[in-house]
Amino acid sequence: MSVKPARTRIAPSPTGHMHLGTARVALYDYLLAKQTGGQFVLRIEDTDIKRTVPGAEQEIMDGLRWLGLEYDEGPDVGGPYGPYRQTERREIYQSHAKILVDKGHAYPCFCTPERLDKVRQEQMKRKENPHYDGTCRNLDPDEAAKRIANGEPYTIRFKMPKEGVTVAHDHLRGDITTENKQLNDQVILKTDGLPTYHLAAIVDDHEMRITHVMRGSEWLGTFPLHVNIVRAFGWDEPVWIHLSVFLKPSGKGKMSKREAAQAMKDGYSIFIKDMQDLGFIPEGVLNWSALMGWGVAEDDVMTVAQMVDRFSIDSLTPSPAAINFQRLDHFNATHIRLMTTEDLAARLKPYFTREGLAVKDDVLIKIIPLIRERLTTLDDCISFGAFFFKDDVSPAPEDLIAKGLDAKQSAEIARRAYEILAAQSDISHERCEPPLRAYVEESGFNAGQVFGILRVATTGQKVSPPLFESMEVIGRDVSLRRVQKAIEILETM
RNA sequence: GCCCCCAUCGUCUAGUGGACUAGGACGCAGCCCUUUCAAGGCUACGACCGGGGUUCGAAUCCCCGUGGGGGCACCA
Repeated sequence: MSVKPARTRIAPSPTGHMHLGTARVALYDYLLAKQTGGQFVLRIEDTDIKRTVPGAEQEIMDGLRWLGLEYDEGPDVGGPYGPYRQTERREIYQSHAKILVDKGHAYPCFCTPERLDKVRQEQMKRKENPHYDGTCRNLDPDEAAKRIANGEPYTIRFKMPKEGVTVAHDHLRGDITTENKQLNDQVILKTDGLPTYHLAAIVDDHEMRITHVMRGSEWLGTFPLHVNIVRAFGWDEPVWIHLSVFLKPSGKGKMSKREAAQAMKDGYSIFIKDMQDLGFIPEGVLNWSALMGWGVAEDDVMTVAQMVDRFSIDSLTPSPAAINFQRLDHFNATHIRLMTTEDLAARLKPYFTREGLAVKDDVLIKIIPLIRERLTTLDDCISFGAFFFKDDVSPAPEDLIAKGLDAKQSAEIARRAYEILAAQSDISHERCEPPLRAYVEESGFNAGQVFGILRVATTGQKVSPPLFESMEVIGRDVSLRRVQKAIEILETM
């Protein structure tokens, strides 16, 4: 079966941090493009200069690359349909706005923001729908031209049909019918000469040969406007796919600032940059977000390559999805376990370094099998493995006392363990475990007590990777030194 | 207020008129394994929003409620 290559685009505005919603749409765009042998395009929608924040565009590009969603065309890689930044396409929009005016589908409007605001407030007072009152809709063209020539500021508004209905087709919801009288004459070109989203996106999607437009369902409200603009130009429509929105974990409403702050307190975030810092991996984030809005029957642990194979716009779901961070943990941990030792080592290294630990590569490789299945996020490596890279550990004295025993008994155990370990020619776990177990048998203490003291002594913590394997990595000298120190602590208690 | 969209376990979802005793995953609970914490294995709990139709037959189609979400800017 041969399919037509799809051209898809992610079109974020650089107005803040790149978030999960953008990542998911980008993923679907990427999957469709790759599956069909088409292209995935990045377009920056920066037409609102006031809201543009410095660095946001870079964060989007970095975020996409971190996720592994390499775009085929974009501001920093170029492409045949550039430029890919809307502020650099000003003339294109202006000429297209003129086409619409000439065809009678749009008109200049001289209403001031102040007047518009007043009209809106009066309408609300009268319990009417806020809408443009049409003052400039039927202005005499000659008069309009004269006012423009006089330098009067103006916008261009799209002339919506007054009667009948607009039927717009969404791939997930079917035909959506809206009465035209509900529609408004929206501004498509602003006083500053830049377009609003409505014009810019439609023109660019056409100029850039986009075949499938995937976007959030918050665009459903202006969907009829958009198809009217496309039709006014006489262009073919792309396949429109309005994706479900993400709801906050409670399922009650969209993620808010407040909610985002709460997530951060719990060690989660909806911002891609944060997720990286928190130790989430692209595989986990992608797999997790892919499944919110895409119905996969079974085997839902997938690599991106597998997603490319299995993806279908037909199996996307239209209903809103509540964010579930516990599921993110699950997918993140699962993909960590799927990684090769070398790959995981390379990805863990920065997290150790970030903590100021001097990482020895040979040690790092050795500890991977010990900590891998204990990691939910990459930065968990600190709590499980920092002691491997420290000269010394500082166990809490009370932790050195085994359950049900006192300091004196614990010190006795530590001394015997020291002797046993010191008597071994090497500290491999094969060599050390049998005599220590024998000691457990003959001493009458239980394994938890004996090994617990050793664990705290050698790792400095009550929860750690497997004891004997850990000591083997730490080495004979360091292990003995740490046990010796524990004995001293216990003897002074 | 008006418009639009959505509706299966707590959550993400499978299901496209009979194969449904409604499947999977996360979480949760229990058990096994076990030197800690995990991982792994097994088991349990757990849903078709309500009411009307259509049909021999409805989770699946239609209508009306209800609930939830989104939108009504010279923002995207």
